[in-house]
Amino acid sequence: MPTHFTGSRAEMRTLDTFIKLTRCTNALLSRLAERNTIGDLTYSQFAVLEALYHLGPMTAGEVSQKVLKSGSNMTLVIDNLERDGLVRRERDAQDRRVIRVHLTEAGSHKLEDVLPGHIAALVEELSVLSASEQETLGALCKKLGMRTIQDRSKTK
Amino acid sequence: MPTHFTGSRAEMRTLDTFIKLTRCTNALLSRLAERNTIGDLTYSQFAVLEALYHLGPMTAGEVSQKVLKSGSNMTLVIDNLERDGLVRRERDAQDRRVIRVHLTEAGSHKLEDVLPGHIAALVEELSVLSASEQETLGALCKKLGMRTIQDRSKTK
DNA sequence: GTCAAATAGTTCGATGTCGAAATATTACCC
DNA sequence: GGGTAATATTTCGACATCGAACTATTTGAC
Repeated sequence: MPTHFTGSRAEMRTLDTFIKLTRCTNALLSRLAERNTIGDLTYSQFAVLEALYHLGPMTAGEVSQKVLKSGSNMTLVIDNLERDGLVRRERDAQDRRVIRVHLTEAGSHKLEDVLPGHIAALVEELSVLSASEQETLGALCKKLGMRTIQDRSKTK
Repeated sequence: MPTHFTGSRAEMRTLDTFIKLTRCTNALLSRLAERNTIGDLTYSQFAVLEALYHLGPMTAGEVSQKVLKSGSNMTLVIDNLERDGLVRRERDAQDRRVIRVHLTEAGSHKLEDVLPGHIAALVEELSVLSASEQETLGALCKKLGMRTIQDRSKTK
């Protein structure tokens, strides 16, 4: 996009890398969306169901941490999942501030219905990269994603 | 998220790569958001202003293609930019279906205010990767992301 | 020339997303 | 034990995002 930007060599390289990274991620996600690999679920709903499926019942706050979204957002996503009968809320008896979110039978079945196809689609989409390319990409993304405030490593 | 998923070696590797890619992108974007590098603009608004700044006035449809968002979405983003006096719509005299979007003076100044800081922040964030690592990451992302375009042009 | 198809943009309804404020409950301190 | 701080969740307002339906305009076929 900033094809007409002019800057230092480092700036140009950084922008180029950033654009490719964000476009790649967007393209991959929209390709998966087009394939309709998760049925009538939204990606957010899928992420919540998957977390509950693999990790078991959790509080609303734990779900929001697992899927890296805000608490207020989780309220809505869980509302919609509950409306559709895929999860249920249960108030904790000991600490009545806490809501524990459970998968229903329908929720389990729904996830089991779509998960294999979703993974197959992912494998297919990423098959343009060889195994070692995937590992390299993963390692670089991890390095870039892990960066924290105190990471003052001035590598060039 | 699917930390407890068990599958074939290829499936595990694919999922691992996918998770790292999406988390890396999310982390990078939210770190930039935290830094407040684009002032009171939203990222969508920034993208539209940047496209207009570097490429000149465009129709609403062209803007939506440049920033890879839907037309209906562009209507809202441009509405808000127009409300804030950063762009203006001009109806084409020849073809009255067409709306051309122009940066205003205020819009240009706004972008010039935030762009250098935004680029500096990007350069700093990506500095955890060496120049050659950035190029490798860019190349892998391009390879993975390009597939969508090829597929679309084939199908369409 | 007229009417149907194509095109550009907007409107609408649903969902997602955030941060700030509100609510409810529990924990803590003296 | 009563008041305040901390914690968990929801509510609210704003913006983003999509696809489908709609409006206005132009183009094309006959």
